Amino acid sequence: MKLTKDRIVDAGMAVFAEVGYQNLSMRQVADRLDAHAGSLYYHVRGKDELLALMADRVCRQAYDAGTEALTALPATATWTDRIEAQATALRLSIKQHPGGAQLLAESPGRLSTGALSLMERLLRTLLDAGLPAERCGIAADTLLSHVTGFVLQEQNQPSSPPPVTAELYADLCERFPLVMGDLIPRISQDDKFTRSLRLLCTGFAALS
Amino acid sequence: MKLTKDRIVDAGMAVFAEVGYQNLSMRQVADRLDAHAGSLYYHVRGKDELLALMADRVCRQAYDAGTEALTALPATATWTDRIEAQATALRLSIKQHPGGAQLLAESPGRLSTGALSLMERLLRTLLDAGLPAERCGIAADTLLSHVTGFVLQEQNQPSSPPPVTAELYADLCERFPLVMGDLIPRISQDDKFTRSLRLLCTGFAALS
DNA sequence: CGGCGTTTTCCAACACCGTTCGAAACTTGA
DNA sequence: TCAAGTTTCGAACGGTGTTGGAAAACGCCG
Repeated sequence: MKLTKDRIVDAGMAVFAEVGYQNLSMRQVADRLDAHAGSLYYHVRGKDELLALMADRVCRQAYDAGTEALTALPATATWTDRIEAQATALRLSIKQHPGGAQLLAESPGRLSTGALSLMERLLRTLLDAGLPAERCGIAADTLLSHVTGFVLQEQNQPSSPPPVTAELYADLCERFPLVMGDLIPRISQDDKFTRSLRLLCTGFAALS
Repeated sequence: MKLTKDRIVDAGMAVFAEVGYQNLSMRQVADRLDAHAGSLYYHVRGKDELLALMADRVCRQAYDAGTEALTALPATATWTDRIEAQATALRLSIKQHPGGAQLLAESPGRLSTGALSLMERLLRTLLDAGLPAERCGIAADTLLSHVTGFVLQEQNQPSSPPPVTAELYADLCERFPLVMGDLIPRISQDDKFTRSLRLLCTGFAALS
């Protein structure tokens, strides 16, 4: 079958979902298409462009997931709920691929139409909420970079934390009492995410 | 001269500052030490460990810069000012190296003593400010991931934006009127950063 | 149908990467 | 001085992104 930009991005997304961002290679993408690696370069300028296209697709998926989440919201939902729905949809879309946050982080996001769609809808939500227009830009920007930053640190947490000896543990407790103490609650990442979102939203509202 | 873990990290930081995160290779680090690449592996388990050590060093530099900024603060400074000082010190430290945000983002930050120092001081600042203890953990976490997320998108913005044709520009304005419109003020990244920080801090305060 | 120009694919190669391993070189203690 | 241990070398392996010329497939016109 003929090679196409779209088919290459499709294969790229498939390989991406399987092996993750770090191990994605042109040769694997080509293999999935029964083609040779060099052939990809006729349709794509390089790996960077392929990654950018894939990042755009992730944004598009997140946008679609966001519209679905928004329509499922009851009519009594506040604007905070609407922001929260969009942000969690974006987070889940990124988390579908291992290292997805790195993909979004390393490709310049400003010129992708998918990222622009996300931004546009966020701005509209904030504007409709009655927030002062001159602050909506910063608010939406902060929101987006916060979500990517959050998922980034979420995906990079080692699945199996390295073993700490009792001696080292005691040393850590002494040097970092607040961090090691019970100040940081052992809540789930989901809870932490929604709480940080509410934090942001109340900040937006308080500045009005 | 003899090879050491510290000297290797030093050389890594130097190469890092020159060529950036993407192009940092073991061979270049070895060249700077007049050694061969394989020799590094006697002192370092692999590139991952070297990157982790470098990330820790960046955090340590950011911590030191933060203490300096804090002591320079007048006695009348509010807790928001103290948070702002630490966050901007961290941001500037990361920005000293091209791709520094990626370095911090891709190395699991929880087990680095440098990162723990930053976290600990943030927690203490928030606690001393009188914020409810159970929210300080999330607040500090949000703060850290926000800073890395911000610098990440800041460093990945293409230095020379790709040329947009008039036709494409019109299309973008039609599809994304809010984004393309004057809603997003053309303020500097510095302003955007401090404003987003104030946003977060007012969110922290409002939840008390 | 034959021929031709264009588009697309192959294939081999290049330079670089992280990493490994056995053999050397060096250092240290007896 | 010898032997043991520590550190470095140097070559190699398999992998990567990327390139460019040869070869194939395609569409089109006579």
